[in-house]
Amino acid sequence: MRQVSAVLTKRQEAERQERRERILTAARKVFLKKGYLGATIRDIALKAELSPGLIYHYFDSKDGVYGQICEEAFQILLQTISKTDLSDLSPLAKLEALGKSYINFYIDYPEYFEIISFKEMGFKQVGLSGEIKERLNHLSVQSLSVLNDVVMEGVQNGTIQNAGSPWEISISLWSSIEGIIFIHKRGYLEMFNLDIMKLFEHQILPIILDGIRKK
Amino acid sequence: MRQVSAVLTKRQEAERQERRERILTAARKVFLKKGYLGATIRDIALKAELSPGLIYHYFDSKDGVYGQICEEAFQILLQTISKTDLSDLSPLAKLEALGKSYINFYIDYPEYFEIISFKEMGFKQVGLSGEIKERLNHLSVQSLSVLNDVVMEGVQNGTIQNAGSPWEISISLWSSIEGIIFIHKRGYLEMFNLDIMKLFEHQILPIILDGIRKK
Amino acid sequence: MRQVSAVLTKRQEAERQERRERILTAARKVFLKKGYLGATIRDIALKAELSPGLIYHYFDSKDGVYGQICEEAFQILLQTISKTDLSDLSPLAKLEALGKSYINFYIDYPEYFEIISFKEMGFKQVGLSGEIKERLNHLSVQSLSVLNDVVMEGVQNGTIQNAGSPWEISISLWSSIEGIIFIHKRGYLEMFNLDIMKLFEHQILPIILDGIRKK
Amino acid sequence: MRQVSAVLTKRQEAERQERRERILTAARKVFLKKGYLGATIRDIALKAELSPGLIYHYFDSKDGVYGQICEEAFQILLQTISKTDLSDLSPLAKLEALGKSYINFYIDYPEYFEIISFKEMGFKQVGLSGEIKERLNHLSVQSLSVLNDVVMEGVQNGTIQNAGSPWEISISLWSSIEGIIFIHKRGYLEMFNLDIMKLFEHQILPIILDGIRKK
DNA sequence: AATGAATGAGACTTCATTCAT
DNA sequence: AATGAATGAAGTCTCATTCAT
Repeated sequence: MRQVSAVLTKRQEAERQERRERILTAARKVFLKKGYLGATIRDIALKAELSPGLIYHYFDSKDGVYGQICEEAFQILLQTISKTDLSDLSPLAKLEALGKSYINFYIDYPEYFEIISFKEMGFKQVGLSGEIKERLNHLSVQSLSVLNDVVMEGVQNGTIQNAGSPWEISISLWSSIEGIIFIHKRGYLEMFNLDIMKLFEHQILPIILDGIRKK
Repeated sequence: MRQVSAVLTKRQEAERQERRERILTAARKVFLKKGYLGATIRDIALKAELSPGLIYHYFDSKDGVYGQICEEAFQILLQTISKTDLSDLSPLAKLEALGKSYINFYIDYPEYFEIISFKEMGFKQVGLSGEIKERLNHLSVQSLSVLNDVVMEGVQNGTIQNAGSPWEISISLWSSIEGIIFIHKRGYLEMFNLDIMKLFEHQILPIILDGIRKK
Repeated sequence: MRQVSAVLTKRQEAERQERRERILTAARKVFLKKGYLGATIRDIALKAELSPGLIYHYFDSKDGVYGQICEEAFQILLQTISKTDLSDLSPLAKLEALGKSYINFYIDYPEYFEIISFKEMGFKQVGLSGEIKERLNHLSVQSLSVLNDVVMEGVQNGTIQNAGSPWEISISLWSSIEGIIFIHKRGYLEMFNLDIMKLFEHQILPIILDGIRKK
Repeated sequence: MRQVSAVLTKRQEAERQERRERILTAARKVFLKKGYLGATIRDIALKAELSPGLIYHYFDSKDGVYGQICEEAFQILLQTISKTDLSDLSPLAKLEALGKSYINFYIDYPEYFEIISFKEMGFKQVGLSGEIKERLNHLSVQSLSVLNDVVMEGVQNGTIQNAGSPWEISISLWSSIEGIIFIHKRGYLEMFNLDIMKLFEHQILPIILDGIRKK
């Protein structure tokens, strides 16, 4: 009996995981579309094609589902960034690579990106656990640090000018990326038939890099 | 009777307007703090120090209150931008003036700014009238046009390089502004004790302008 | 406006109190009949002839309603006991008076009595605030103390025999009262056409008092 | 095949019975701790270390489990009482023996005792079958009859005074037992370090018996 | 006009029970 | 037989909105 149970457990465990994933997939879309408060468990259940009650077999609560999605968003972003191979690149080239990684994350995982962006606008409003918010904060600072390290490297090896503090330069760079994503998100690039990555690569990045390059 | 009524009406009309304003002031704060769904009519009534029922004497619905606030946000933004005196300025200087105007709007009217930014994140979530969303879209394009006109002027008088379309340049500029606001909104400038306007003026703007200036 | 409000407040305050009372009256009956978990807000609302939601204008939660009823039960029991005039009575007569008071409380306020009796059987099961349970405990010990004081008085003035500790005597007395109430509650006295007070007064009490009287 | 089946059946029957018992044991504890409504099938399944669904192979419903436990409670109480050897005892001694039996049942089978006591407090609340309640009633009257028979025997042989009806005497006696159990159940005997059986035997019983003994 | 009591729809969540495996 | 996934009804509670006063 125990053995049967154990055997079953294996397959069932997979199915259980699959089901969890199905719920999360539905939840990601629904949360993205309607926001945390606007999304209802029923919405998620409908999209996942199962009954609302079942969600509670897989998650503690609505917050639990949202929390899990945030968790995943963290992981994916971190992976995406850490996967970026920066070795053998000049500081300026590293900045370019990092910027493009971030934009790729935005393009590939729009739902996750949105979740992470929500930070202030979403989390403070929502009664979500401060813990998750704390992680988001930490993550942001962490990402910024990566950027800043590269800037400092450039300043030291003389490829990046040291007018202004490294932080200012890093933030300017980050800001330009968030800015273009912001514009894209609102649909203005589509409107003019512009590709976000190309625009970034050929228009914005050259300007920024040129601006911070030591002459 | 009529006359008395008319006299009263005059004062009452003023009082009525005052009440409306009181409700809106409260609503702005509450909506900003809690978001559209998180805010309740009761929250607004409490902050305005009047009864929930009374709000329905002045507005059709919760949506109506929110819509009115959006309306005002449009107006203020338009006023702020159109108030900017661009005459006698070179195209590049005009761009600087416009950018600073926009950032000033963000600083002076954070609630309104937020409302306008919400467009996608807020409106799609909320079951708000598509009409309002349409107006927001229109407004954005309008603002972008102002920017674009200046860019084109610069291209024509030879102060702005014509690599890339004017739209691309305008969007890049806009993006840099939205980007720095985004960063500020999330608190990272405070974190490093940076002033948004100074950062924009002395760090970001020079880079951008330098990048698009014809050499 | 403020004045009008103040005037209204007075009448409305009365009506509000009346409504609260109406809810509590309904709740007492429903809780008594179905128990804490068995009773639903809807049951209470139906009995009070109003909508379920309205109950939340007057009470925080289901627990809040139950807590208020407990509160009242405390008050009434304490009043009933403290109203009993024990002056100029011999210790044995005091015991009789106290016992009859308690039984009267049971007869006059069966709902409240039940609530108080629930202590262990009801409260531990239910997820009710430990605070209320604490108060019940305190109350019981307090009541027992009153009894015990009288017993000690009797022992000292030589009317009550001192075989066994005073506590044992007090508890025996209390137990006899709870016992007869228990029997009554289950309907066995009705079954034999017996009156609880008469049975206590003429059958049980004489036996007990005779048993503890010093010979 | 049949034979194998028959053989299996035999063992399986035993296993089935064992499972049933396992469920009931778990259920008793859970019901006692959380009450009928507070207890969930899942609670019971967890305590029995099997799946919720399986319970429905052995019982019709939650009510069915509870009903079975009541059934057992009846049986045990009846057995306990009928096992009491009353032969060769004087009526007064019989009363003592019966009382002690009942208290022993309370001590030895607290869960069952609780179930039986619940009658009003538990059953009316719960939507349980009136049939079970009827049986409880019947049982109580039956027990009372046993008591009454002894009292009548005592009255007839002149050892018990005939002031008041035999019923009154029986009920008084029963009441004193229920009373002391009530007190014990609420923890007041522990509080004073009193042993229920000793208190009954040496304090309460003597008083009662003395009170009803013919002088 | 103004209040706040009142309602009803709907949200989250739990749980007895059923069912596919 | 056994599991635990799945459902649906029901419960508590919230809140936009209406309405009597």
